[in-house]
Amino acid sequence: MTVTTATRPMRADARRNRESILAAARELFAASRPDVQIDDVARLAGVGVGTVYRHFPDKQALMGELVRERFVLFNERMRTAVEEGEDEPFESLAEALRDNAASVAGDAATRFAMMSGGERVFEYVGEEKEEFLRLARRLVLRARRSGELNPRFQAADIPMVMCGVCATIDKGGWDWRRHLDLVIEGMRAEPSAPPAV
Amino acid sequence: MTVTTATRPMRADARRNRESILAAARELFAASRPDVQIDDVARLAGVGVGTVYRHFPDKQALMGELVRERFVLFNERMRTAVEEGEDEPFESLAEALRDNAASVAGDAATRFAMMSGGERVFEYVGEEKEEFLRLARRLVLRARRSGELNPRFQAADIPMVMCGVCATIDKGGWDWRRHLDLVIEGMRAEPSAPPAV
DNA sequence: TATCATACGGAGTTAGGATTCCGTTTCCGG
DNA sequence: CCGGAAACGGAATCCTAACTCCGTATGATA
Repeated sequence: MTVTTATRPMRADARRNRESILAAARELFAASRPDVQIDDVARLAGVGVGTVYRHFPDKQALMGELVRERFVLFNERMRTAVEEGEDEPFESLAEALRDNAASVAGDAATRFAMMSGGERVFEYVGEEKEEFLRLARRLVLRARRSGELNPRFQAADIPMVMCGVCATIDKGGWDWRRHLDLVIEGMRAEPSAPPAV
Repeated sequence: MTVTTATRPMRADARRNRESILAAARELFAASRPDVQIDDVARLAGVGVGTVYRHFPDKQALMGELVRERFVLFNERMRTAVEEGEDEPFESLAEALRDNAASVAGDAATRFAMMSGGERVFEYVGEEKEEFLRLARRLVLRARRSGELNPRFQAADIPMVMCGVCATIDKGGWDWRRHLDLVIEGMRAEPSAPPAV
């Protein structure tokens, strides 16, 4: 149960600064590796380091929030797939994966968290991560029933695969779409099992 | 062309120490993440830090040597596959990949180099890396000719895939063999193309 | 075994960054 | 328009490693 700290209002400037900080962090993490420095975030956000620390206890927390926001996007995409992919179960799953990978391609913070980032970062994403897995399970189940998905593939494999693709993106110089396509090919049911349409 | 610095002899104790250092580094990197410290390596090797730096200009160089040695093992395995897998082209390639992945599972230094590690580390592996790609090309070509390999799969995809699996291993908590199997499944030729045996 | 080029040890230096501290400034309710 | 709680700014502090330096020890050669 995530504590929904019922902090009342929040001064206007504070709210504004919090947003600036997140925006700056997003921008810096978008291109660079996770070695973005708090001082840079502060500068770009137009605030002092102290202010960053007022809003986020430490760097991990800041990254955590970025990751959480990313997961919100993931989940929106997954939900769309659930709602609109009834007639193409496998393809809708695959497309959701492709889109999410593309989305993470511009977000080093999330990539880092997904790979080497300690569990710490994910502490701030608990709820969204759960929801993600829930949606993943639905998509996987449906695709499996359609007979197009390799029955051994599990919803929990999705984060693992995403982690792998993240590494590829991070390293740069490779065509990660190729990597993802390969994996998606591997997810397909073997021809032996005729689709039970 | 790697410079084969024709340094003559090398004092006996020096040679011995160099080995101790490498052994210690291997041991420490085997379990831990790449945050192993030079001081720890020195202590375990029973030498002073200065000695480590006498043998390796910097940390990258030390890791580089570890990676190089790992690649030598990779190559031995690949060579075996080339020599003994004539009748099972696809399987021999797949098995070589599995074995190499297992081998890298106990070597954080190489994992690191393969993923986030800067190019620096690979500077020391030039020759072995070339050889690796050469062997990979042979295996891929042969498997492709047999019709069992997806014709779109290229030898250069192997490092990419390995990188992905490394990330999975590194993150821990996942069954990377599963990941690799998935990828290998994706490498298989689609049923449409009947094996041209 | 004397000589000295090689090697060694490890305290000390340096540098990059995260995090803290506290005097000052800015909101907001009354 | 006031008082004080809530926020700010950013210089200073602390830490964590990598790496350097130089006096000492040791293997190899004549």
